[in-house]
Amino acid sequence: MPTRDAILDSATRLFAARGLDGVSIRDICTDAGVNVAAINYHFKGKDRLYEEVFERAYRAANLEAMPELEDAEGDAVAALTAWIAWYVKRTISAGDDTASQLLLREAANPTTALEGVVHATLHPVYRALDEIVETLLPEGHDARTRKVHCLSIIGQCLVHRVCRAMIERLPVEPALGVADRDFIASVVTRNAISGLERAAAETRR
Amino acid sequence: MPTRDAILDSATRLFAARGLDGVSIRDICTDAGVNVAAINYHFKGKDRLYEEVFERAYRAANLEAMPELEDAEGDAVAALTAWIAWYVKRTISAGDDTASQLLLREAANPTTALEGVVHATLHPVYRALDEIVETLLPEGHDARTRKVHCLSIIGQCLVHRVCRAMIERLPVEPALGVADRDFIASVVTRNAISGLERAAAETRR
DNA sequence: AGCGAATTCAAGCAGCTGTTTGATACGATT
DNA sequence: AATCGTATCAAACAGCTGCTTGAATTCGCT
Repeated sequence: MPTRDAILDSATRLFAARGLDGVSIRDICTDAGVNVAAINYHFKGKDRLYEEVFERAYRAANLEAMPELEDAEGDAVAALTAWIAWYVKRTISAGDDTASQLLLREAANPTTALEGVVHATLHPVYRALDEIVETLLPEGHDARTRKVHCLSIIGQCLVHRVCRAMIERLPVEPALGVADRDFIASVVTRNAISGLERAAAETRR
Repeated sequence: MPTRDAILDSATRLFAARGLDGVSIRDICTDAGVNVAAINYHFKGKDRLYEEVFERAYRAANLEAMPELEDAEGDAVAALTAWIAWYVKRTISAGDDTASQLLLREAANPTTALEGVVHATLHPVYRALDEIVETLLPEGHDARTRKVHCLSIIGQCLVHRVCRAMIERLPVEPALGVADRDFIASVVTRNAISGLERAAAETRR
């Protein structure tokens, strides 16, 4: 279905760049070189098209699989290092940025499509981190502690993408880019591990 | 000017809830109980109204001043603790959330109003953190290290607000709320301080 | 009370929105 | 070659968009 795919491609690019309300179906159809009625024929309306665009974009972005988390049993520190490196890499992306851009829009303006993506795509990623963090905390720690630590790690990675618009406008040198991904990952890893170690020490006491 | 203020109040609430494109000037005027022409009379159009709403909302939200950063000279750790506690408190707010909601929309969809708010409001907040972090890092550290550490701290706080839509949909207990602000601040502080100490130790070596 | 400026108002503008329609073209199966 | 379901098309639909107009009203001032 060349028409259907052309619509999906154009819609993905335009929705990511200008948002659901910022793009008309005529914009999409002109860009895709198809008739306006095609959207209501192949999909069932603009909203349904957006849902499919969002889910498809995020599923595609997650095809680059997570590092095998079985490592966590052997060396949890190595597993955490690998997870953070992977997450920073996927967050501070050099090329295709549409998936994270769409997700950022969902953060500010959640639609019905968000629920499905969270369960299908975001939750497994979180779970992988959660299991690693669990082994790094002492036994008997409470769930709240673990959750805050997981979100702290995620936050340190995401801030570079989520706050990009603000950071770019901040007169602070140097500008951080894809070349700094390894460095950022190392700092986040060090913050996370030293923080977890100290949390473990305080709990034990 | 009761009409002008009524428009600003309604517009602030509606723009925060549904975004610039999600609200029509008729929505605002109906809510404010004024004529549609009032917006173009008192402001010069919808876009100009939005700019004023955004700048005003963020200026108002920052009236609760930052903790005095002069403390940084004496006890940098205490200053950092105070800064993080303040920032977490302002990020995970119990009541009025319009300012951060508007800023989150700007992150996903920057407008011309963002530049001004970053310089007038966000930059001073960043600078205060930056100066504290500077004293906690060894002399001669490079600017990139300091920037990443600052953003890591900010990210750990912001994630709870920015990713709220996703976190709420994540089947992970317990749900974190305003009651957990102190705990979150303590974890972030511990992560930050232990990470900075370790970074300092590695640089010295 | 009377004047002039500031403000409010109902009505209407052209342009865009998502969606529908009925006709037309296509492409495989009989 | 006739048939049928699929796909594409131009045209039009009603409703909403931001904004303007010109008249009516209100207000502060002398």
